[in-house]
This record gives sequence, structure tokens and C-alpha cells, in this order.
Amino acid sequence: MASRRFDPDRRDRIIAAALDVIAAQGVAGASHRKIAEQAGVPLGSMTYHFANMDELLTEAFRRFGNSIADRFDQELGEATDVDGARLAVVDLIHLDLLDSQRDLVLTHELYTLAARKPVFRQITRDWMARNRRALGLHFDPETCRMLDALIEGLFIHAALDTEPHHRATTVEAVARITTPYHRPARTAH
Amino acid sequence: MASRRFDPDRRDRIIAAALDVIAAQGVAGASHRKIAEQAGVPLGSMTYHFANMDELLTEAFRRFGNSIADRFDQELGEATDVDGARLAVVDLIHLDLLDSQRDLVLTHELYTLAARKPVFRQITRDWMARNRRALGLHFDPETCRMLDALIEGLFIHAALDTEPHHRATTVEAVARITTPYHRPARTAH
DNA sequence: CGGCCATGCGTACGATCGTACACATCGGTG
DNA sequence: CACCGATGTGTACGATCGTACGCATGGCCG
Repeated sequence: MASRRFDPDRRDRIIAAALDVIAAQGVAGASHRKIAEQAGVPLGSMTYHFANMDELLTEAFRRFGNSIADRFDQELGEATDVDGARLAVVDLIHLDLLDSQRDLVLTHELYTLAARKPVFRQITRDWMARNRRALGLHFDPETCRMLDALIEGLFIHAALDTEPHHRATTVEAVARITTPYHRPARTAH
Repeated sequence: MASRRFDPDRRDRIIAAALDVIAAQGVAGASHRKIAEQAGVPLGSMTYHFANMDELLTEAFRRFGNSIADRFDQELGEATDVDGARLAVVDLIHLDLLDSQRDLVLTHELYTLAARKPVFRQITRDWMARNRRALGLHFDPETCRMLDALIEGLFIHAALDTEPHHRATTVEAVARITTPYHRPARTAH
């Protein structure tokens, strides 16, 4: 039998399994028992490595948020001008995120928790702050807020629409939201 | 004692209670027992009036979606031009929706269910379709999609941000997303 | 006026949950 | 080599859940 000594991978495996179960069954369906089975560890390990369910969920969602934010940092860090940044945003939405039903589901689950429990709200805020910082390399703060909101909204629609989103629509939407509005000159009246 | 004969209000009261409990405790915390207590009906009434939990949730969220969509119809129906419609959208976001933590929480809960179960996805789609139809009175279809997405995103941010959203930011964001993008003329190079 | 049946309810059952905790295991230490 | 404490696990308990179902109730029909 494998050594009974401390196994540093054990914690990680449980966290990964937690995200898998949440993606498949939702937070509501994520029990210690199911996660333990998915991770291939005994039930007793759950309370040994994590004081309670909230601690496990907290760590899991923090890891999830960071993994998404890493992609923001990477894509946007490579952009060299505003147009490149716009393109990076479009790619982030289309390539990395919309294709992955898993990420969408996890995002929804996190938001739902965040709307109710302060701990998860903080995780979400940290995540959003990271995203905005990445966007802030190329856009002014107010635009970052709008752009961030638009990205969130496009997420949601992608999760629920039957028909796939057209990339052209995303391109146009990103272009619009990053372009300051100039009130048109009034014609005489 | 009150009559044992059929009470048509009973169903409605249960549905209203269900939304109250979901708003307060989330779908995860909404049990037959809690809803029954909130509605002031015995536990046995729950399975009498609703075949199972999903049927109750379905009816509750359908009612919720319709109540929000009604406000969209009303506000946008009163607008007479595009600027009026833009203002209506801003008002919808700020007056009716952002102030109400309850609506935000319910929206998140519905989306989370919708991401997983087809029944609730259909409810969400119907709701979105109603909203888009209302927006369609004043904007072209592509703009409706973008605007709808932006509204969703602003919702989410409102639920999670500590600081309140500035109305001016919303006004600017709505103006931008409803203004077609014109590629700027290139300077010589 | 007496019985019947639609309406509505109290209760109990089996499943599942989070968590606690006694106990097994075994590398390191003296 | 003996034992001790760190590491990890099996199991059981109390709470809560959705749901089923037998039974109480009382208007209505004959």
C-alpha cells in the first residue's frame, strides 16, 4: 500500500474533483461523498483536508477564478495597441470561454453563491479586479467597467442561447463599447 | 375553521412564498417545508398543489420572469424615439432593477438552474425573447442582442460591487452600445 | 337527513447530507 | 527494538429532505 505519510497532491486532487462535480451537478449536487468518490479518496479525507464544505468551495472557486484571469492576463498582455486589445477581448470571449460549457456553468454557480455569501462575493470581486487590471492596460477605467459588464453579459447569453453567437456581433459590440459616445450635432429645429 | 373547499388563492400564495424563500435562501435552501411555513400552509399541501419541486420552481420562475418583462414592456412602450428608449433602458437598470437585491438574487438563481436544466433554460429564453421584443421596438436586432447582454452584465456587477454604480456610466454605456461603430479614417502612414 | 366523494392534510419512510470522532497505520526517535 | 505522535480513515449520528399515502373533513345529492 502507498505510504500513509502526508500526500501533498491529495488536497489538489480534491479541489479538482470538487470543480468537476460542481460543473456536472452544480453546487447543490456537490456533496462530500460525491467529491470524495470523484477524487478517489475516502470520505474521511474530506473533513481532514478541509474544515468544512465552505472552505472547500472557497478554495475551488478561487482556483477557478485565477485560471480564467490567467488567460485574461496572457491574452491582453500580448496586445500592443488598442485594436489588438479589442481583438484579444473578442478572442477571449469566443475561443477560450464560450466554447467551454464547463466554465460557463462554474461561473454561474460562483455568481449565485456570491450574491448570497460574502466570502464568495470577495472571491468574485478579486477575480473581477484582476480582469479589470488586465483590461486597464489598454482602456480607461470607465471603459473597463463597461467592457467587463459586456463580457459577463455575453457569457450568459452564450450559456442560454440555442444558436451560437456570431463572432461578427461580438466584434461589433466590443468596438462600440470601447468607443466614446459623441452626441451627434443637432440639426436646426 | 375556514372552508375545506377548493381555495384558488392557495396555489398563488405558495408560488409567492416560494419566490420569497428562494430570494432569502436560494434554490438550494428552498425546501417544501420552508415554503409551506412561509405560505402558512401545511406541508401536505405542497405535493397536493404541485406534483413535485420542479413544477413549483417552474411556475415560480415563470411568474418572476414575466413580472420583470412586464416592466420592460411598460417602460419601453412609453418611449417615442431612440433617445427616449435609451433613457428607458437606463431607468430600467437603475430604478427598477439595481435597487432590488431580491430581483438580482432571483435572476442569478434562475440562470444557474437554466445552465443545467432544459426546463428552466426555456423559461429564461422566453423571458429574454420578451425583453428583446420590447427592445426591438426601438433598436435593430443586432443592437438588441448587444444591449440585452450589456444589461445582464450590469446586473451582475451591481449585485457584486461594493460601491454603487454611477448612473452616468450606465448612460454612457447604453449610448455606446446603441451607436454603430464607424471605423475611423486612417491617417496617412 | 344520511351517506358519499372531492378536497385537503398529518405523518411516516427511506435516502442523503455534513460532520464528529474513535481508531488504524507507520516513519521517526530515543 | 519499542513506542509515540503525526497522518489518515471508517463509521455512525442527528438533521433534513422529497414524497407517498391513509385518513379527516364537510358540502352536495338522493
